[in-house]
Amino acid sequence: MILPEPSTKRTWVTLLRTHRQVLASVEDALKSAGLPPLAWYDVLLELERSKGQGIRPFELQKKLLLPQYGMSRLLDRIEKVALISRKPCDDDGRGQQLSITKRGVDMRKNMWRIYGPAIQSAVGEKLSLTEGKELSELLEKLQE
Amino acid sequence: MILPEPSTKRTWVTLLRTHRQVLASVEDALKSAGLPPLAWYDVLLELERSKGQGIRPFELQKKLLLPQYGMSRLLDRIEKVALISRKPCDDDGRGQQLSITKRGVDMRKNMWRIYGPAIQSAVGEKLSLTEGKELSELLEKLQE
DNA sequence: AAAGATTGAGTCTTCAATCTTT
DNA sequence: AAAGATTGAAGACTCAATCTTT
Repeated sequence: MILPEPSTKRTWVTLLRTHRQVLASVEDALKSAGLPPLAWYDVLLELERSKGQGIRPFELQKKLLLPQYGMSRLLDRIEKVALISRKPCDDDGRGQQLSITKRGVDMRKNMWRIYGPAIQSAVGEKLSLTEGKELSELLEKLQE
Repeated sequence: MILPEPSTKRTWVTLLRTHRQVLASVEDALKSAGLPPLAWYDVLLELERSKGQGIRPFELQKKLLLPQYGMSRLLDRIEKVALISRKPCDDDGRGQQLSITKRGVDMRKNMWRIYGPAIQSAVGEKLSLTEGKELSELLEKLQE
């Protein structure tokens, strides 16, 4: 049985705690402003980026690392308030083409007004990125 | 409005993705082995560490960054299968003293047999911690 | 009133099964 | 059969209100 070294354990524990704390502060900021949760932002942003092409649910799943049923229900909620729309796919009868509505674009912008500064205060202000390696670079190693 | 710099955004996005991916692989390992989720491990470990003293729910909440009601319901589930026990507090009628049972100790050990190697393969093997700064050190800055 | 803890109701997530199209 | 997507039922989380003790 291969156990983790102390430094690995420390990294893991800190990853969990940091994520929990930072995410909570960002989600709180959105909630306090009466805005939807972060997951909605991710969806809206991806749809905005793929404007024209018409992205499909299974592509979003892969990008956002969500299970199929999770994406299905997330889209349900976002569609219900008319921030996105679902149309049947032309070339594939199983699928849908997702698109963002005008209201969706506005919502994403409104969210960013809160979201952006929240990231800045929870992450940006805490880091002196110039000295030495970048944190994001190190974190990316965990994705390989 | 103070927006985040590109490097801050990259760090944030990578923190989210890395956490999601690594946590999923560890939780999957536990589930595949028919073991309880990670949150249970944290509770069992803290109770084991505080053995003798008798820790209280509100202390656990602070350590594990959970809301009060979240802790209450988590303890309900763990108690239901007799891995911990709750007794009324001697000196404070509002509170409880938590303790881990023999079964709880066994369970924590069993979980570690899966959990430990899972951390090692998801984190330990991906990092070359010797070169330059440690990742956990950088992540800790986000908690200040 | 504040601190510690719980709870009903509503929302979200998860599991497993399902359905349709490829 | 595999891929894309959905759904009922069960479990977990959240909000707000509650209860007891300090």
